Amino acid sequence: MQRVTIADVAKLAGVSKQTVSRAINNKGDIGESTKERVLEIARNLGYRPSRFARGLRIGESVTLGLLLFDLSIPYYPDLASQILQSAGKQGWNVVIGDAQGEWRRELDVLQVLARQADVLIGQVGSSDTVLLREFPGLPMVLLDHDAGSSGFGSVCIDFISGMRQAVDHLIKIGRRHIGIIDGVKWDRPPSPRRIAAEQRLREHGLVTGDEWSAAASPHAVTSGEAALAELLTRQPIIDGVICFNDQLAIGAMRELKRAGRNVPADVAVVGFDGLRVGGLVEPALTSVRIDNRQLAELAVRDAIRLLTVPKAPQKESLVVTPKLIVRSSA
Amino acid sequence: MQRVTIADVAKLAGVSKQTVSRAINNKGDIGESTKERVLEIARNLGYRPSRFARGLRIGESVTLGLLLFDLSIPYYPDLASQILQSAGKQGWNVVIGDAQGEWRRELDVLQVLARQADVLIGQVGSSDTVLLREFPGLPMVLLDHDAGSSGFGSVCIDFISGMRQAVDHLIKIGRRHIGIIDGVKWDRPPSPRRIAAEQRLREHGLVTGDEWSAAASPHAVTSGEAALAELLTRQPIIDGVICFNDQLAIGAMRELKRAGRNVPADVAVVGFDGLRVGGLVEPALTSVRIDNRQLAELAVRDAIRLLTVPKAPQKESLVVTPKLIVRSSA
DNA sequence: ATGAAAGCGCTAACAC
DNA sequence: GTGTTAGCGCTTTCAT
Repeated sequence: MQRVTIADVAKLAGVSKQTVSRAINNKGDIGESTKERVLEIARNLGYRPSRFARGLRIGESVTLGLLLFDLSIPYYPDLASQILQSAGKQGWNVVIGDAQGEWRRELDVLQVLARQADVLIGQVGSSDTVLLREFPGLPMVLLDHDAGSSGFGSVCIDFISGMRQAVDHLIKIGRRHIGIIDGVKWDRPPSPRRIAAEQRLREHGLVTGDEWSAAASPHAVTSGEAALAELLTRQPIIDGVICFNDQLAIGAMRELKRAGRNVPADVAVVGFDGLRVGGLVEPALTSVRIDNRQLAELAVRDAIRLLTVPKAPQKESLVVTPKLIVRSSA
Repeated sequence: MQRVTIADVAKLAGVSKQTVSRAINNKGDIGESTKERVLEIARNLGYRPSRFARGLRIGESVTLGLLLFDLSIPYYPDLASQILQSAGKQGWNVVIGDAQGEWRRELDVLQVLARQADVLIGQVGSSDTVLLREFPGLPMVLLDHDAGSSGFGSVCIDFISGMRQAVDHLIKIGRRHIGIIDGVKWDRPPSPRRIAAEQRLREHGLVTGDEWSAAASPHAVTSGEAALAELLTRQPIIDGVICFNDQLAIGAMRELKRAGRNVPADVAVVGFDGLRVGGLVEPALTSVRIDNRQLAELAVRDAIRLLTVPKAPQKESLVVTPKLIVRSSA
């Protein structure tokens, strides 16, 4: 790819490489006419400076690798946007890797990012054992990862608090028969979100368990619809639903309406994430909003720490506390 | 940032740089025990190979710079996702620059990207004159840009066809009083979308012009609401609205409902872009869908051309034809 | 199995 | 204003 070098331009222009460099970079100490001529020749040759050589020389510039599960899923663009912004404030470049919605692609994508970036941030599915083995020494900030921080940076989301707010809201508007639609990654284990919600429900003396919940693939509205249908069959009495995220919540609302239930009068729905799209559906979706701006700030700050203090000293884990936004209730 | 080098590791391990290199890169011709020891030391030192030095040596690897106007606007994530995918197929890395919704940031962002990338793709607001001056020799593929291709790559969207489909649909379902909500960048000029729509409306013998259109800031639902209110005041008889994009269309629908009009029975709304969110609102939004997958494929292919044939030979402009998707009508 | 030397393309420092 | 020298950190010969 990188064929024509500064030397080629210099030779053709009959000047030294240094002069070409000056022309290209708009430095001083160069005659206007020489500059023009050199630039002209460079243009003709299709010369582009090698960013590697330049980077090697200059030596500055941090590149952040951002791993996303799927940019086409509504949650990630906002996260990415905020990370881009926070990283930009540091003058960092950002390379993005997208697993395109398939966890099995994750390691490949990480492999690519690892070669390009100085530090990584991402919502990573792999265990820290795997990460440690595959990417020894690579500074990484894990978002919402259950790993005991083994030298990794980490920012977590306080699901306990988030779900407490969700449950309390439903209780407050008089709901007593509350179902859960959980989003599950590889099928089996209940998510931390579900666990947190159930815990709070029990604190209110309500019944929880498999009879009151349905599992769904987390990123499809349709699977939210299916999950709600399932829930409705098992517990027709239901008057409130807490969902793993907004996608599923929107699906649940759709299915409820299709089933002739009034939302939120008959059945109130609460989502999680606080996506903007929740404000556009009918009725507007109440949700527990994750502050991605704050998440991004913390993640980047932690990335800075990893870069600054390679021998990670230890740290208290960073936590983002989501906040309920009531867009429509009762 | 890049402090500890291969030489440091070598010295501390009492071996040569090459041996370290072999260990790091899992090459053969190295004793198992040496390898372990070297890796251990590298880990302790927090050594990370310089991607610049490596890149300079290896010399492969293409990096694509993607300029986005605003990743937090619903249109761009899908575009970005598709570009990421197309670029990934070529084994390219992608750095993303985001202007965060401000055109005036564009040049700065481009400046950053230009130093990182071998070729750029983006929906660029600046004129080709400016681009040529600021980034001489940088291969760029402009999306939906009105520039006479001055050596730039380019992929356009066929608004004529798209708006023909939109207008014809409204006509077909019996609408004869059709307004336009236009999205405008810096205020003044009617967008190509509006022009295309008006042209087709006139071909159907309908009245067009400023009396039948309202301008809105393109990326805010609320400005769609305001624009519709304005339209409704001027033309209460209105029974169809064509919008610059889906955001504005969703705003228009909201305002129509608020004004007591039935959508689509009283007033039918057509959007542009074909965002997925259009399928979630009530009623589902009929829209002219841009195939971002195809757009991305063409853009990347054109980027390849620019990289392969530096002296751009000439080209027919690449065009994506959007397609009407009727999600709810009459 | 390991080391020495060369050089990728560029720019900072210093001559001239 | 322009050229020369040196070297960024790495990998690729080629010796040993």
